[in-house]
Amino acid sequence: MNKRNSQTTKKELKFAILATDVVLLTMDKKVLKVLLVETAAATPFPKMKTLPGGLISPNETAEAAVERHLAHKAGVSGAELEQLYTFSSVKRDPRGRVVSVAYLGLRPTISLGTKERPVYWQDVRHLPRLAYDHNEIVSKGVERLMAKLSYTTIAKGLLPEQFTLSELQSIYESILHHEFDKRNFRKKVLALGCLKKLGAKRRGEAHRPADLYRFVGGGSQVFEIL
Amino acid sequence: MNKRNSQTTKKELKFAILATDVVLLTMDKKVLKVLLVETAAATPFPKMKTLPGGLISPNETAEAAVERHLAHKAGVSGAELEQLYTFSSVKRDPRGRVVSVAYLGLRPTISLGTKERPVYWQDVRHLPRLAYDHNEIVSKGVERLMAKLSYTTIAKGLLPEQFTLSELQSIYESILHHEFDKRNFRKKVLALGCLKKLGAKRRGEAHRPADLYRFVGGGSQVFEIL
DNA sequence: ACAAAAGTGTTAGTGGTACACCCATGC
DNA sequence: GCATGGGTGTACCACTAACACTTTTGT
Repeated sequence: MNKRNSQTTKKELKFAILATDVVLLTMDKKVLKVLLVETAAATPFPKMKTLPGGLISPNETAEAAVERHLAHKAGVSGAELEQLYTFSSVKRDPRGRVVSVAYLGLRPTISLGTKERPVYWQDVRHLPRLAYDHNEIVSKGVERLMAKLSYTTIAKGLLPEQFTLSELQSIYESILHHEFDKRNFRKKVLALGCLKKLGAKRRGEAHRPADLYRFVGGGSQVFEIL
Repeated sequence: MNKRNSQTTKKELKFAILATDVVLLTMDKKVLKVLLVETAAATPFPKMKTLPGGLISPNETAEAAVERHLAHKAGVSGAELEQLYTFSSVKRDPRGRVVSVAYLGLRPTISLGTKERPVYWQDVRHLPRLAYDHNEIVSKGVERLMAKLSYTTIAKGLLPEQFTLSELQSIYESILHHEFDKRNFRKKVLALGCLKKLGAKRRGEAHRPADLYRFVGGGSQVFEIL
């Protein structure tokens, strides 16, 4: 274990392929959806769908690789990204050892598809069997989102710059599968002090216009628990 | 991006060395300590200390590699382990690209050292400069522990099978740097229903003997937040 | 007998939960 | 004018936080 750094053995140490996969989530009319792409024809999972992702280059970080692949494969940029988990099962990929650093990404609204590469937004509650261990990765991403809704402003990543309190509440209810009382919900989130009421209102719908809000501060903030 | 899987290019994809590092924490008399080992002589950080860790083999998972290195380098087995974060900065290791899947490990008591390889338990509040980006990894580990104390039974990993409520409280106070009221603390943790009072008491100290408890159920449990 | 930590209840305040009606708009 | 979601206040309950003394042991 000491003199393993000679030039000869060094090459053998480079046995693994490093990849990333992204669980990119968005809300589409009260349904949480994940972005999927078609597998390339020459893979061990023909016709199946996969998470967008790909290899990490020698001179880029995992996060940079995620951003690059999201842009190339799905035309998506500017998503809120956080590292999710690293999947290192030996048999993940039948072709050989591939370790994947998975990320969770959130997008305000579904900006569907691109030129040639087709993309799909699938309801996370009704997923088909995905290639590799990607069903497992999606589960982990959804779990993370559910957990973080409780104590952070992670919902920010799923909302446009300006939004109504009903839209925010709808995100919580749809993802957590739990209804909240409107008045109590408003009291609670406003008491956190992370929302700013804008003068404007959302008009154009067949009911009273709703006040618009935005999150103050960047990123997702964490609140006290104990 | 499509036909990259031919035999010729496949070799070039294996550019990275995959490693693991462990932030192994324990409590030593109200001080949170991390396990460090000496760097091997031929590394770019001579005389500095590092986290225990090492390469991931082609046919083992990251978690298996952590367990193997912990056993070999520090004689430690049976620690509670959870994946912490994957560090993929391009320049982490001056010798070349090394991506490290870091783990957080907890041990009940300090079982110090082994035969030849010396190990050190260092107060996490007063760490020297460590090799590589290991100071950053330790910080992330301590943050994770602090956060999880609030909503899980992660403290279980730092305690022996049987323990007193004062010992449990001391862990919370030492790690969170915050004192709790004894009566309120007891009420709260007992109300969670995850502790079982044993008949026995801890004797032999110059004061009234304390009731012994143990955690019910395995692993670390999560509690409701919202 | 003394030192040292263990164990135990009550109160006041705060935050959570449950609940029903009027408002502003588009059609 | 009617249908649709938007916006608001109060009362009760549960949990949290503050607080002091007696008990049991070892020396």
